[in-house]
Amino acid sequence: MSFKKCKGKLMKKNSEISPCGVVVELLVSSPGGFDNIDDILVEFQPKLRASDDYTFLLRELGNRGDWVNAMRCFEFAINLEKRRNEKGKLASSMISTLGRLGKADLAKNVFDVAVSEGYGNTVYAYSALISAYAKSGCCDEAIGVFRSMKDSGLKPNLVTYNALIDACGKGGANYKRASEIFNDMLENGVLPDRITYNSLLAVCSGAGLWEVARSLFDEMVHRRIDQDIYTYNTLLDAACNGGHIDVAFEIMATMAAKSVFPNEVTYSTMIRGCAKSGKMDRALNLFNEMKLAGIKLDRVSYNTLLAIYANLGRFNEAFAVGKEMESIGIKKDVVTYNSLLDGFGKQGMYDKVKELFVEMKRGNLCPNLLTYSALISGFCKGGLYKEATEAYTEFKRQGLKADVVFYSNLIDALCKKGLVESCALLLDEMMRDGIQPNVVTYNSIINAFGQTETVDYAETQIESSNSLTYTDGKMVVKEDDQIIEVFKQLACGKSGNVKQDQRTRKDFRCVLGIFRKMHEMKIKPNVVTFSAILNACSRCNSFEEASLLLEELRLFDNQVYGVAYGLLMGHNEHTWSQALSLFDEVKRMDSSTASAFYNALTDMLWHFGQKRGAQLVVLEGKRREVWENTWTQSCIDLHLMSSGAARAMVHAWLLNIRSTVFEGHELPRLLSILTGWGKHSKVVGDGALKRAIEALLVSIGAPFQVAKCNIGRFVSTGAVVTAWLRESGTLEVLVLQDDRTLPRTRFDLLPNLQPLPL
DNA sequence: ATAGGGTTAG
Repeated sequence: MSFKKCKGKLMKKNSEISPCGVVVELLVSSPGGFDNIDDILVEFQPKLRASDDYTFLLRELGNRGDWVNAMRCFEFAINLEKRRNEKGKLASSMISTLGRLGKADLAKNVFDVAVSEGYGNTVYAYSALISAYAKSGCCDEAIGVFRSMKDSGLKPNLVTYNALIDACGKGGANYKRASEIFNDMLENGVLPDRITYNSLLAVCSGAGLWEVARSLFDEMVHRRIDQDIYTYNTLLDAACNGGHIDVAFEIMATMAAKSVFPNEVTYSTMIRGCAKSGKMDRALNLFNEMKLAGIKLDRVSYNTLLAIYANLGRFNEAFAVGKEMESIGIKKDVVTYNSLLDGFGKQGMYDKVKELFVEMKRGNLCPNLLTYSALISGFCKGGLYKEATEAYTEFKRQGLKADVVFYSNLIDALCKKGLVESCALLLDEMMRDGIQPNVVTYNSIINAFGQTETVDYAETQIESSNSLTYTDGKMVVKEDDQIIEVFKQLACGKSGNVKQDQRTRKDFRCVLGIFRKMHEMKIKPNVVTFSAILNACSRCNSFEEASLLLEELRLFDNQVYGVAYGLLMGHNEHTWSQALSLFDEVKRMDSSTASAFYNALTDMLWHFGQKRGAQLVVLEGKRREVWENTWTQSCIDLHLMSSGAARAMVHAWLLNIRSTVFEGHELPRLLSILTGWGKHSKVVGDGALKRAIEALLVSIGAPFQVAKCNIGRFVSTGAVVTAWLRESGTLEVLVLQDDRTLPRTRFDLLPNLQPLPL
């Protein structure tokens, strides 16, 4: 009999346990694997005849993650089997088992041997290898296999195409490639099915192509291809990734009517979507909903929830989730610890970070790239360069290799400390290491300009003597490792010995060098790049410096430049209509990207005295709901705004309630201005925004006071504010003016103007 | 052959 038919159940036949049952029982009773699988195989060899039996065994071993014994079993069976196509079946099965376990290299070895021995040249073997590469995110390799398959005269089938499209979605999704494969498939008369579309949807989700995903979904309906839970979950993921959380909720609500019921994957996708767009209450509501619907939380759901709390710094709740998870028998894993390490690191609780790292290792969990990345960038943020060096050295010792995210994260951490020069060094190092920086890497550095945090260098120096001894005495430091060099220098406080203005000038040159590199490397800038440039402008002390940056903006994107420059010089109708179409584009981004752009643009305008222009931008942002519920008659919420945007907004709000007063209406009894706790300040709890607003209120004589119970809130009564608004001088201080104005005609020439003439 | 979790810029 064949194993295939008993599907892992113990079966008795003629009061004797079948071969299937025996081996399955052996598998079950040796969860740690076998030392003597060869003996068992020899013993059972007479009973295991068909290659189907061995295939079943391979799959069972694969399900247990035991690829070592699976390989032995495969070798054993392949030597026994004489028929070529049976050998071929075994090979395909082995390749797919290895592929599922992420062992693409081993799969390739098996494949190569099978081909050279003359039994591997089958569609199944090729498809299995493509799928193995897909799982490991090796799209190029998968396509290479596909080509050689065609070259050797084999015809790809539906499974081959589906696996190949799947490969395009992993490791930097590439929709262009996927659609080329899709077309190739159609041309070769292979009809796409549900899985083809599901895989295409996954590519869209990974590539951030929400509109395309939606039209593919419609196409599916049109072609009468059923949608299953994979389809919906992938579609929801695409919507969430595109920042369309409301649309995602709408789609989720339609699922039940199609008899596709949300499962734990649906919920964790949605929860992550909510969390990503800052809607924590909705995220937590979904967890309750999930429990009410009787859907059990699994490992991923728990880790998702825990990560949300850890990221918010709500550690008691994070630990409670961890406890609950362990109480139902799911042990904390590397993902759990990475979230915790990252959360504590972000809050500057480094003792806790160290403690957790020890605990993690005690639990026999193996730290990975992300673990070390969280540790190292966390320590850097706190100026703990000795610890950062230690963690980095250990990381190297484990044989782990840095990637672009690792470097970007580290560069960002150093940039936030104002160490722009060190970052430029690391940028060179990563390129020498064969890692290509991406737009995120560059944006971090641009954004760093002028953000020089005040670092106490004296203190750093004292500490450095210890760390140097430590570094020299105890560690094996590779001479040419730039990261260690940078940490060493930082620990010595070398970069802090230059004077502030000298350093700013150096930083400025570094940033200009970054732009040059971006052009050389053909890195496409994005909205964040534009926001970063505008923010850098706001930190320039002179118009001349800012004009150099704006020139870079012009080279990147003439439209954004036209708007920024036009508003800076005193806008007119032409600039404004350009601005409106730019705002239309920005509105398509997710909400935090959009608000960051408005914040940056307004800050820049305010900084250079174009206050009326700043206010126009802010009011347009309000109209388009860039910031959530900005104002009512009684309350204005500024906590998502930059200081320039917030100040422009306060003027607009006061003017608004002033007209209420002059129309003869009464103001609410209590008026509040919320500044939050300084979301835009670098130090938690340091209310840069609050201070800016306080200064503004004082300067215009607005009668507001800090609330007793909330230091982030200014309050006043309707009566007091009414009296002040009625004073003769009030209107004048409220109405904003631009320092520069341009004639309101002939402005179609504007975009062709040269950079700021000053 | 298909779905969700931990990392980067604002």
